[in-house]
Amino acid sequence: MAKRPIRLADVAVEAGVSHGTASNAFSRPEIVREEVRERVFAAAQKLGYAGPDPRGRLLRAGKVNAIGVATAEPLSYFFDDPFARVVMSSITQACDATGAGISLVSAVNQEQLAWNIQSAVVDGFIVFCIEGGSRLVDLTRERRLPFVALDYGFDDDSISTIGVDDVAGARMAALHLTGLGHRRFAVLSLQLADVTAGAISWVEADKAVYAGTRDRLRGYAEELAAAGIATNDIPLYETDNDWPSTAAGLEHLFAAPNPPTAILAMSDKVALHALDWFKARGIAVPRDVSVVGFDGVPEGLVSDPPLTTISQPMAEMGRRAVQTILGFDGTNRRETLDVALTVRGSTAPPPV
Amino acid sequence: MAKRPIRLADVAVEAGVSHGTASNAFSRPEIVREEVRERVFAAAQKLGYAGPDPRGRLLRAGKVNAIGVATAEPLSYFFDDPFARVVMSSITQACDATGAGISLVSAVNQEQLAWNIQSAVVDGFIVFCIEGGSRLVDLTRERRLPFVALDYGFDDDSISTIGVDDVAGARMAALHLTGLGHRRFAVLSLQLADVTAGAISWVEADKAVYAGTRDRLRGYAEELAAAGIATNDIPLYETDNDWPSTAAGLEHLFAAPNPPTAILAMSDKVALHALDWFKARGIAVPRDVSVVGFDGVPEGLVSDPPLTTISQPMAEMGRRAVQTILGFDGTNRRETLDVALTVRGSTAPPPV
DNA sequence: AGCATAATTTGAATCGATCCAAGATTTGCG
DNA sequence: CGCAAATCTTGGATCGATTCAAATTATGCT
Repeated sequence: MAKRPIRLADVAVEAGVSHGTASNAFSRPEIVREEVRERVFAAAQKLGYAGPDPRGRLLRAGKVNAIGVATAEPLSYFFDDPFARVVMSSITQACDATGAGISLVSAVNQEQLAWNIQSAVVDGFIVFCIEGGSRLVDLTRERRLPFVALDYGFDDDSISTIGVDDVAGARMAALHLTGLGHRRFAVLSLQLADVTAGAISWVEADKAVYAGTRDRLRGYAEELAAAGIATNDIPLYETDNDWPSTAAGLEHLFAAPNPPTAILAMSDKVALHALDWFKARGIAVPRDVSVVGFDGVPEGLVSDPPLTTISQPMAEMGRRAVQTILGFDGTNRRETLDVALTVRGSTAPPPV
Repeated sequence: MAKRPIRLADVAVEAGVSHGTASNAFSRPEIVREEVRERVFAAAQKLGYAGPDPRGRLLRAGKVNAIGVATAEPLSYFFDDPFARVVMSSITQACDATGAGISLVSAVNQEQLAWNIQSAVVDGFIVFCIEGGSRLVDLTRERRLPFVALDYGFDDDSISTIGVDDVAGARMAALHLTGLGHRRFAVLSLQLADVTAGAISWVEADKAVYAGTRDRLRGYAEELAAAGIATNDIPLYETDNDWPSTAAGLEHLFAAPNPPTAILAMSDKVALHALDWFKARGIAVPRDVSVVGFDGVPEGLVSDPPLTTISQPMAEMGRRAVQTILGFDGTNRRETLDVALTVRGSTAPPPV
């Protein structure tokens, strides 16, 4: 009397037809004579059949019609992180348009992550590369499914990627500030490599393992040099993209005799933390010091003051990512999208 | 020379072992002699085998280790709607803790929705009931998997649900306002049934099809009556939970000779729209009129003024939903959680 | 009725793995 | 060296459906 789940075969027997017919009644009802179809449905009803099990179907069918979105962060990252949310929103819109579903796959635990990636039933992956991106990308590559990495921080042209023009973005940020008349800068960097170092030199910067970080630093340096500012005089502080390291960086920078009037922050998160730090210190932004972020997250709209930043085309990135998976043709696409300067309230000419 | 995908069987042949052994090499490596295991891996490598296909495994295994989250809205609802986001965040946290994955399943198109639900490879469903909840619940029920409906608006005890004590919440809102001294109220309701009617009577209200709406209305009525306010004198306006209908409702209410000093809004969304409408009209909140919302979405924290509201325990709802699915024991749970009054800046004593 | 044609139904093969009882090898030890 | 115990390997059964060529039944027409 064990309640073994009902299979299509059971229904077929009950209805007195072959499995082939029973299957057709469900998945191609039009080719089964009405009377028989009714009989099959009645049998299903009587037995409490839940309908064809997708697992069986999937095995036969090939296409899953779902795309996996992976990251090495906790799953809640997708709903808590502003950047992720905006990109996910556009990914889901693109999926809606084509009827594809979404599987969220992630885990902080390495082993669990590997397992989750290996067992995700999807047609392809979109990979959010935060930290540990390379490990995640390797895992995904193993599946030999179409996949695309978003903002992948390494030079690797064996995979599809969608990124932004970091050099150009950084130049825009610097140009905006030099245009306003600033001459004393400081850079709040993201990580150059796996370990965070605090205050660093431009020589190290140029050798950064993470390509995104390196390119942004290069952009800043180039543009500042073009404005006749000696790059080596510009203090550089590497943060962990969080509050403690940002605060530590600012302590360090503003302890110096001639503090900067302009901060180039390499992420909005760092920039927003900087705004908080300045407010706590009674330093007025943008009167005393200007801040430019990088990313363009929605939070920057409602901060006090609203954040001037370099906006990534997040919606476009999501859209293209879905296109890349759904329209995969066997070749790797490497797209570099343009960023734009968004001027809001955190920048102004330097104090006189 | 067609590039047929490599199967485990191919690898077994190449390595000169049985498929049983090849399978073990991957899924229970410890029981295979090292030398043989290496041979199998080498063969896999050589053939470009992507690892055991999860579809095959799934069919055999039973458990999927993923839970489906369904709604009849577009997929992007999960990332755009504040209520959904908070609940999803806690759902994902609970999933992370147990290593379960998440599949987002949805579609506005009815047919597509049905198909997506039928073919989702999951162990159970959490259903977000917005509108058309009953259709969605029926579809889900068909799968005969564990599932739980969030804020399901109907009386139906054949399924598991997680909801809040709407009557108590509404009473709290009303009590807060009567305690402040208000005597002239108006209610901005959500839908009573499938069609929206605009201004309605309390007699109709008591017969609302949507149980959530009905209970909140009852709560308001009870508490107001307890304060000696004649319920029938209180204007009631049914909105669509959007801007146009909210604005229309307020036009209507404030065109009356003796406009209310307190608005009971049945959702934060409506309440927030009301705040906008008052601002546009130059009516000061809370000086001229007080507003109490219902839901407790994060937006209410940053509105101007911050919204006084009845907070639903969104995180708790998410957590319990996951528990209900993962620990399903064959019985339906019907949980009603408590709500709490959150006093912020949109309420004050009435003008003298 | 007789026959060609169209509409249905059948049943075996297949999708890609895992599991397990039984058989084959190794190892340990007197 | 021989035998029991321990360790590996094997191959068939199974998970739950879909598919398709072949067989069967129905329909149309003279």
